[in-house]
Amino acid sequence: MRQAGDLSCAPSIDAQQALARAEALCQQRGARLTDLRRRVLEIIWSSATPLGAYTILDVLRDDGRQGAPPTVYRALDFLLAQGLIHRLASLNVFTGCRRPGSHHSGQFLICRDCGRVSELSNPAIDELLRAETDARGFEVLAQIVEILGRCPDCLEEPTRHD
Amino acid sequence: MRQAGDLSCAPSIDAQQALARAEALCQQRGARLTDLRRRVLEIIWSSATPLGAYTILDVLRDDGRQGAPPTVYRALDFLLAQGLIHRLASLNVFTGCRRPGSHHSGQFLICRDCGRVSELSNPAIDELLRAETDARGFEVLAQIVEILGRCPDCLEEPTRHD
DNA sequence: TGATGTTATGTTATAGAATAACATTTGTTA
DNA sequence: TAACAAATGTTATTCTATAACATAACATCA
Repeated sequence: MRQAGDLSCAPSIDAQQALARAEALCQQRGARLTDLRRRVLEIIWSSATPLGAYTILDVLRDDGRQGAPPTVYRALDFLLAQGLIHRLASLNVFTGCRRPGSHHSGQFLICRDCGRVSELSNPAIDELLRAETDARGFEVLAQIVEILGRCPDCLEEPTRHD
Repeated sequence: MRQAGDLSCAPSIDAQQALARAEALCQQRGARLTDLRRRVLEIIWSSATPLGAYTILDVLRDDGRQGAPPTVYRALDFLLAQGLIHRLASLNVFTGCRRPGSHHSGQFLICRDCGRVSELSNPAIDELLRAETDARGFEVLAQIVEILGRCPDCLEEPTRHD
């Protein structure tokens, strides 16, 4: 896949850094980042674009590992619970969290053309949503903000405008 | 299912009104609101909570109609294209649009306990998101804002707090 | 150390959501 | 009525996710 500029406003964190950070966080928390879970996190971080569960399963099998769908989904559930990855509901895919440690819902810009995802973190948006839910007496458990569109790089490439 | 207060800030629109409005809009546009499409819209509006495609299919079959998944999905695609319903990506369900006519993305509060959905329309949220995307040169094609939580009515019922 | 309980993973089967591909019917227009 | 376009019927398949139960790994303590 062609290269695209980094869509994230945060400094790019590569797989190595993400794994190290995950190790540290899990140790702090007494959560067990097992081989399988670490490998799934690594697979996710090694991809330029979010991955579906079955794609991750394929990679695990390429590793020579045994595995069925529950294998992957359980690892994903763990990583989600630890706030190490996000699930993009609009695409049924998973992407590494750029701000692990703070369990946040995140706000995402998803490019339809190159598939890359930018994770925003605009407190004003959170505050507005919070004001709306507070005013209604609605208790928030999870929050999904996903914007599908075309990133600046892909907008420059007319051939990709299908 | 137990009754819950209206979560929507807009006046409650019942199925009859929604159908009449859909008729008018489709006529204006030269879009064909066929028997099947009208019936699917009616099924959606007749439910207090959003419905999945296969639930709608079951109702169609109870009607004595023939049908397979594509039957439903094609009708849903039409209704989505006309802005008469919304799809909630986090639950894979469909709900009637309270503001048909203006093709908007909508913002939704979804109660985990009673399943009811409130459609917000806070321009400030849209503006903030727009500012973010504009600043990044990101072209928006679709926007998803869904908040999962517990509505005021369900918060009053401790037995439901599982 | 070994018994016990807990957590994680393996395994099989199935449920749930969505679409591909092609056939048939219905509606519209010439 | 012929011809075309739009809508629906039909069969099969793909993709996403979980249920249920078996086994293995790890931890704790007598």
